[in-house]
Amino acid sequence: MESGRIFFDPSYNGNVVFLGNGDSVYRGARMAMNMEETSKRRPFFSSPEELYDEEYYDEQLPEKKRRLTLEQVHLLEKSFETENKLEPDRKTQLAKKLGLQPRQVAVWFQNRRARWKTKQLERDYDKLKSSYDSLSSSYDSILKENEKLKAEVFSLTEKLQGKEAAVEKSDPVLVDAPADSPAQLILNVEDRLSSGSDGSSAVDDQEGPQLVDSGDSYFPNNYLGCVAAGVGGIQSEEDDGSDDGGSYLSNMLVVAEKQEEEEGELLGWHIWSTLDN
DNA sequence: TTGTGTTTTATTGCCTCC
DNA sequence: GGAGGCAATAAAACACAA
Repeated sequence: MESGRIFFDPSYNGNVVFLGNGDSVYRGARMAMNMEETSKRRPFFSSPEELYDEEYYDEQLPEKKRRLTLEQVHLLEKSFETENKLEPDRKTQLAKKLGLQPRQVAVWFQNRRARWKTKQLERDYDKLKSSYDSLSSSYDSILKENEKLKAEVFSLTEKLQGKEAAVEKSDPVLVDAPADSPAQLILNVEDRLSSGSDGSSAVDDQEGPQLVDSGDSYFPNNYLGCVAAGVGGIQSEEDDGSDDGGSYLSNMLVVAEKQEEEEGELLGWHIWSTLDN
């Protein structure tokens, strides 16, 4: 506390008021003048009427910090709910009504705003945290789903490669096909399917006719290239009997089908990029 | 009763606005 | 330059466990 000119102001709750170097007249520190007198302190939560009791102040001064009564706080709270800023008129009226100094009312509002701000920060923090937790958990489940799909693609790819080897062994025509042309492999299979060749073929038995259509190839060249290069397992999804109903891969095929009509060029890329992610 | 943590009241210094 | 708001802080009052 800084030093300054001390005087007694009976209207200020009987406190000693200090005229210091503050920004305004009542911006001073209260001084505890004679601590012995504090033993005669007035009880807390005294009524506003008591606060105006001059006889009381004559005997009890100086005072220490004093809490407001429940009624005073209640009224201040109600006023704060209406408007948390205090215009001069309202401040004066409230002060009169409560038997307080306008400065006390202003200070109460200031402290109340600070408390409100703290609570608000806590609320905001809680909101952000629960939002983060929720996002974090969906992110985790998406990651898991991604891993699962990758594993699925891997196993289907392996199966397809096994079938390719089987077809090569049983069909000499395919042996003559260029080794770097997996698309040719599938086209040959398609031919076999459409010509009604022996139904003992593994492909014929298990591949869904909805994907390897009879007649002209279902797949555009680029798409076939992609499939033969490793994603062809799409067809084999049903091999496992795993019926995820409307599965990710099946849905993709629907998308692919639509896109094929529009621009076959992009199809392969689409499938690849979707699977890769 | 006492030590300790929390809440409330009040002050101080700085800043912005008019 | 005065008035008022805000952040930081002090200090009294209060709550509560040991």
